[in-house]
Amino acid sequence: MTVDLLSRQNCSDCPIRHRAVCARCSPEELDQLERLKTYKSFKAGDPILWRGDTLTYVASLVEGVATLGKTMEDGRTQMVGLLLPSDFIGRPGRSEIDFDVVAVTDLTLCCFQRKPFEALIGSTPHIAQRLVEMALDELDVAREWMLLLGRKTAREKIATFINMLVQRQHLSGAENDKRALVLPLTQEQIANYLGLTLETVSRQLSAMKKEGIVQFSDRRHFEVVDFPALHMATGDDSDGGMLV
Amino acid sequence: MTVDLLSRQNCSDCPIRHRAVCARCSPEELDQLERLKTYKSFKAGDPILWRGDTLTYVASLVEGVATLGKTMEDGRTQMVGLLLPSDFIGRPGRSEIDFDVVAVTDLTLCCFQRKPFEALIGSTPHIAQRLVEMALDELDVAREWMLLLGRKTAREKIATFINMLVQRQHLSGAENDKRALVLPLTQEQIANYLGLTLETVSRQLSAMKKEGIVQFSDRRHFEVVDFPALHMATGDDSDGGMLV
DNA sequence: CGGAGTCTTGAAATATGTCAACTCCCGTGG
DNA sequence: CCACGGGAGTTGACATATTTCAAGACTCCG
Repeated sequence: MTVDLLSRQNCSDCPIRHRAVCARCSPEELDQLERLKTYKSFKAGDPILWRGDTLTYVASLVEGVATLGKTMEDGRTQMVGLLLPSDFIGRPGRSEIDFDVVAVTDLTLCCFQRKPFEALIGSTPHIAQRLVEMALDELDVAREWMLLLGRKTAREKIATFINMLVQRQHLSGAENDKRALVLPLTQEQIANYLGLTLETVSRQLSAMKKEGIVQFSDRRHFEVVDFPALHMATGDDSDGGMLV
Repeated sequence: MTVDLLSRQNCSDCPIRHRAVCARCSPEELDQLERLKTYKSFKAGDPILWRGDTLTYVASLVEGVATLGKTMEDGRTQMVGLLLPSDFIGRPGRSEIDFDVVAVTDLTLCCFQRKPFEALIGSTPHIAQRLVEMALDELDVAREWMLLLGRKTAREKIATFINMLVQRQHLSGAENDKRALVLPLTQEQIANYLGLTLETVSRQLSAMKKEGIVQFSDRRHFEVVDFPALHMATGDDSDGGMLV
């Protein structure tokens, strides 16, 4: 982990300004946060927090990708969350963390010491509200994932995963071609996210390439060629989500 | 659904007084809630809310058991939550619900019209705090369940489920013999909770009876005979949780 | 007493996991 | 610059846990 003193930037230029925990802050509130914040960088593969760690700071993910994961004693692991830019680490009123947080790409955090941050929450309803809202969104996502893990087939899981990537990357206002998408995880990581083995992930992805649903330019970059087929494959909607 | 005007009871006598959303309320705050509340009863099998419904009221579960479930278009269903007494229905700032809520036993709700309740939250930090705390607990539970659904074997799932029942029933201060436990769900419902088929649930339960881990007096009542073996079977802990 | 819902048990089918070998990259260090 | 090495991905053959299909037994309630 590196404390990156140089790139200290102004909140108003921040790429996640309008989506992160500070989304609804007024300029004055932003000033207060600005005084508290520190940037930290991690390299791909670095552990950020271990299960059971005491949270000395909380943070917004500014850039990069991280995962939340749980591991059983015999090594089986299940990811329980995927953090993309603007996502938050740390919970109101919680000092401990119940899963591992790992950087999967190089990444930058916008960190706040937990104690002063919590003090600030008391006086800044905009932050408190946003924090609750974000936690509830996570709960919805977790429950949707429970349906996926418990009931979907391998193919449906992969399709749902890709669909989720599409939606989250569009949402975050990817400026470039709508179709150019990043696959931030290795197939092993995808497997851990979907409750599969890496071989099954490979086979299903190969099948979807062969069927012309998705197309890869290289290992980490792809586009969706056939959206109706993709949506159909998620199992979410029998008619493939077509409105017409 | 029946509005049960007769059993309107005093909050101070309420069986879930110290665990529900009102747990930390002062006597004055309780008065305000008392004026707002209405009891409603549902019969086993009654739907309480459908996915997509607008929440016109929020509620605490006083008595009985309910499930939160999601169903796919082809009928596959996955439970995403189990509501026991003191659990809450409805979320701060959310007007819609994204899963079905169904009574699995006869049950009683302590209901509040959503709008006045939300107004009350603004002026009653004790309720707001408790609500957030309960939502975060649900998030933790959901993530623990993701590990179960994605990575555990059928036997581990069953053992974990029973273990969860034990803990939640003890927690709620079951006055009677610590070992007398209620199984509030049919095997089909358990299957939907664990991402299994009802046949698999039956087979695994039979096996655990045969092994002398649990013992049933009738369909709905059992006790755990061999706690170490049960805990061992959950897969959570290689040493069976023995402290010695 | 009947009947429906619940549970049990067996046999067969299958999706996914396991094991293993091989290829393809890509970055590193000589 | 090339060779090397290791991580990542692919693919096949085989194993197996769980599902599926099916039949029957139990039990509770009207």
